[in-house]
Amino acid sequence: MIQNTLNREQSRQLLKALADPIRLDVIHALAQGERCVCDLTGELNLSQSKLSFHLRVLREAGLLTDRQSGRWIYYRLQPDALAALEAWLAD
Amino acid sequence: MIQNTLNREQSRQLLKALADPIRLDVIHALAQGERCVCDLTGELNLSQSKLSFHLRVLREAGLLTDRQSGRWIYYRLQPDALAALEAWLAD
DNA sequence: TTGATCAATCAAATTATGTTGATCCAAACA
DNA sequence: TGTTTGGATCAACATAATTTGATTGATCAA
Repeated sequence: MIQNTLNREQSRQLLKALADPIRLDVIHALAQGERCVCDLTGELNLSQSKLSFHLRVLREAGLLTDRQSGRWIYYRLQPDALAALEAWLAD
Repeated sequence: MIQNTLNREQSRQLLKALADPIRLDVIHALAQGERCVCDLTGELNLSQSKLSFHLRVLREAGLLTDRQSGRWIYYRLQPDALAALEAWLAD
């Protein structure tokens, strides 16, 4: 989904997505492993729609993927994304 | 000036500073070496106050340093900053 | 079915960032 | 001196991002 070499716009999106404390909290929570939205609202103490907004930003930047199971939606990290950004920073 | 390990706020500032096309242009221009503000306005085709605004964001994030010589102010990259961010991304 | 739960989305309100043009200050030079 | 030049800063405006609360659609259980 994310190639190994990012273009300017992709890296800009990644940087912007990461430059937010709430979204960093989300990433840290997901570093432990997959979580459903309902668990994240509790863990991070965020309103449902606020969390949903930030999850979308992270997903659209390529940092997260999601899957549905029953009525829950589970989010997980897309580790390639961070690696690609590191590579991009190294120019 | 920038330690080797960034805290959350420092890395957030760096990410935000980098997440802007104009500021990336500035960084690219400075990758070639030190430049005074007057040269950068020309190279990047930016108004003086607009450039000054973005230079300040980059400087406050720790990505640039400046020095005065006569009536010119020269900006240059602070290469440690990018390296520190890479290290931080790698967690 | 009906009702409850999970999560996305929307519109409105708020807040944060960027842009513009004007003004100001310091350095240099006549 | 007075004038010009480089650049920061400020106030006003424009645009973009975030938050809030309400609504909606899907899934499941009774």
